[in-house]
Amino acid sequence: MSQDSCIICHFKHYGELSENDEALLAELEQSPTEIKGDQILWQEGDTAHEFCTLSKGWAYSFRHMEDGSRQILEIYLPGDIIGLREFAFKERLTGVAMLEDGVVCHFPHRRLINVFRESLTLSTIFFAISSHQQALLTERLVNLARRSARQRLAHLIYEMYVRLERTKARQGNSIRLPLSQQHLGDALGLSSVHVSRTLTAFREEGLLLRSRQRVELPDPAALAREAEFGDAYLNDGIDHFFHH
Amino acid sequence: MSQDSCIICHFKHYGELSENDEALLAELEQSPTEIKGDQILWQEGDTAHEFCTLSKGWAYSFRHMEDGSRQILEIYLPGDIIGLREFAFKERLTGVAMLEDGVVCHFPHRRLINVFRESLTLSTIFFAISSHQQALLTERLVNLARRSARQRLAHLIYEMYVRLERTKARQGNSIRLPLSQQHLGDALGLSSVHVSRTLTAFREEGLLLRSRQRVELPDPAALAREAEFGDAYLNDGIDHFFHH
DNA sequence: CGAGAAGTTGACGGGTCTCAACGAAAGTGG
DNA sequence: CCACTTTCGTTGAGACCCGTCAACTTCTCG
Repeated sequence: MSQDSCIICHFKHYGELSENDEALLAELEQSPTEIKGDQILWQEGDTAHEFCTLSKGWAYSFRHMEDGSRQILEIYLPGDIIGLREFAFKERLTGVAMLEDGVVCHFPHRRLINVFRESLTLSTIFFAISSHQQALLTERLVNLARRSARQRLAHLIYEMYVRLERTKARQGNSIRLPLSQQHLGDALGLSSVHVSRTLTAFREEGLLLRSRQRVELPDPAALAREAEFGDAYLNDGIDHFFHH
Repeated sequence: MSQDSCIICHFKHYGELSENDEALLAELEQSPTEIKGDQILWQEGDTAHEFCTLSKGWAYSFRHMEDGSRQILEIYLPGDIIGLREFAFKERLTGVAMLEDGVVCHFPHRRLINVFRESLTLSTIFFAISSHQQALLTERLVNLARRSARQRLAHLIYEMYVRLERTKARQGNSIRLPLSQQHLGDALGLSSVHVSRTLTAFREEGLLLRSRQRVELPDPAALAREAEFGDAYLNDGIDHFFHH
């Protein structure tokens, strides 16, 4: 394999992989499927028997509410695994849709069990990834429950800024953010109107500059302060398991 | 083993356990520790190298905010595993405290890896439990982001009502709920004052009766409707893995 | 019985929502 | 390349839900 895929790269972040491990992982990425932006991978209530790896493009999971509004739960970047939540369930608990054109690979739940049988290292990393996703959710929950609109917005943007740094998809202090203000509102529990107001306020204060699909952070540290951002939940480290 | 512990009972819910599996699980419950109500198991920032099984009493995880307020993230019942979230981290991301006197058993992260090595069934179930906890968090997030104070409160109470049914800790339409209104507010992102008002409203409408540590649901279905409660996230089922 | 915690109630203020109209940008077909 | 359409973003006015503060009452437990 000349070039590591997003997933293998993601896993290597947690620890050393043997030849066999890499082969097992590669098996999970056998059937890459091109998928258009705005397309839906699955809906709430669909039967759940497979995971997805996202190799290209952004995606998000969501939930429709009875009043017609929508809550966005997580935003997935290339390299992420989608659908871990439903491993213990027969049905999807949330829908998942693309934010732009991309590529995904499906693999059935049973294949994961096969991985459990074959590789202790991969079992551990899968568990770590699941626990990491839980940490992301936790932080999002705190953000929604306890912070003002300004802080929520600042927090989400800054989180993306940090996550994109990890995947080397950042240029200077500017990131690509393929989310409409409606998306932002749906993710933050705010109306798109208020997102607009808050963004203009940030622009006037020089905290954030937005143009088309890009966001520039003139002073990232100031934005982090505004958000009361604590980055512990992004600083994982399980490598100590593999070093003694 | 004459009497199954909470944990073994919890695991059996997901699938058949071999003799060896039960023995492995029992190993995780070697050192039961009595612990007083209001006592803190750990604080945010403490080093994380072990899980906890809760065998008796209720507990909760929380996060202190800069403004002095507090967010409660999850409520743990006997049989739950605490600290899964931090498997991939060096530090605790949230504090954990008891709601009443109880008993917990600590076991180090490395012991889990040992379980991964020894039992495919247990690996699968551990992963399922982690994914189940993620589902609980997801639902809580939706609740906080999108619902009114009335719905949030109704939702939390009804969730407890259902979870307690599973653990057979329910008497008729009445449950024990060892949470103060302050606790409820901290869990729901509401002020304790507003929790009080909402509870009185529910009482006047005959939706909910609260006395000391008990809550009675005269009409559970009505409460579920008020909460727009969808129970999919509590109806797990991975047993199909073990049946073919 | 006394003290402290927990819960209740009222008045007031503020952050965010809704509705609505308008403007800007982006995609579409001729 | 232009008119058209549609989505997306901006701005204002008014309303509402819930937070804060504060006083008071009720429980709980030593």
